Amino acid sequence: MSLTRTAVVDAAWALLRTYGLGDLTMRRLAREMGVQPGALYWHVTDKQTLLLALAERMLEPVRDKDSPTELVTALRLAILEIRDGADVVAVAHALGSETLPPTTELVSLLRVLGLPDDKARGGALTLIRYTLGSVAAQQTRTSIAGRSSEEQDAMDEQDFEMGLETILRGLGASHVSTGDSRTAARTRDI
Amino acid sequence: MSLTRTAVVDAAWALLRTYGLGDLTMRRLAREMGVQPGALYWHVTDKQTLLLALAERMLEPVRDKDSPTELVTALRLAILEIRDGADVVAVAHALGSETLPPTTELVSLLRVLGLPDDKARGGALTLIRYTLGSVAAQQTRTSIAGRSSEEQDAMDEQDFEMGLETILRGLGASHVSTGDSRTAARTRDI
DNA sequence: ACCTGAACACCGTTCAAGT
DNA sequence: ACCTGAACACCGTTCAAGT
Repeated sequence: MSLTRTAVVDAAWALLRTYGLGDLTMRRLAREMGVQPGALYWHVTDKQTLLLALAERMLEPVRDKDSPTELVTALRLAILEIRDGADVVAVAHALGSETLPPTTELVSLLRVLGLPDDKARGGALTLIRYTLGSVAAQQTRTSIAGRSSEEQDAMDEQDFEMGLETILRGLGASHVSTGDSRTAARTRDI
Repeated sequence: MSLTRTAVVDAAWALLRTYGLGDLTMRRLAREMGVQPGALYWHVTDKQTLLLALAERMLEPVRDKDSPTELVTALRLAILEIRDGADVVAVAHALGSETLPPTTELVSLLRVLGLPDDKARGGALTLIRYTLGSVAAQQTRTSIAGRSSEEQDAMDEQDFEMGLETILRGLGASHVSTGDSRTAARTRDI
């Protein structure tokens, strides 16, 4: 039976999950599929396109969220779950779509909460960039250490959530004219 | 005259500034210095160590700032000035020091402004990660387009500053119990 | 001490030629 | 249409041997 584009992407996906980006080479992938390296190029344009497909698969579950917090948290976990996930996203969207998939949805969610259009756009950018920066930091650190420790993961999560709350508070405070306590309560809802 | 470690780093620095990370290979570097590839390894442990040295050189001017805003802005510009600067920082601190050099100084600056220790630490992390995420996003985008447009650069800077203010506002509002106007004024000082 | 020569074990990509 | 064989132009790193 002949190769398929989906079969190639699937094998690449498996390779990425199991061994990480460093071992995801076209030659290795070909070997894994029992085929010559050149054969892959009949089904896939080049490596970067392949990585883009992997990034899309990675971010696919980040959808239909009800709040910015949920969306950003889901984004973080989706990338964090995959070895070198942040790198894949970086490389992929160096070639792919201007903005990351969940960006526009995040803008909508912020607008629903009452933010004016430009603030919502800026806020979404801030949140996405913060999230990517956080995941990148965490993954590069766990890649120097062999395996990630439970306590470090918990620490990272706590730091992330704290930063997330800070940003949401910053966004909320700019348009909701309330006292401190009310602002804090509202932030939790965001 | 014999090669020096500094000479190697200087040449690598020049190569990075001129052609970017993609053209900074050990072999290319050796060719540029009129020497065999193996010769480099007498003066430098490996490529990653070399990149670490470049990252340090890059971040060296980010020092002795008087406010978080100044420090973070300086950090952004220092990385942005160098082609693939964000990648270099990422690769470098994948091996190097746990936290980026200016992190501890940023913590101090936040403490001076009255933030308690843990909030200062968390705030510094948030700011650094946001900054790295922003620069990474901008640089990967300008690397797909051949050259960066003046207007996009201005746009990016504006977006960045807006996000920065959002984060600082979020940090400030958590400990200063004031009304909106006073908070906004204080934020500007941060 | 410092460097050359030469190798080892790889890369991504292309492309004539086969089926 | 789909794949092989084989090449092209590279990598980072090591290490005996030379000076």
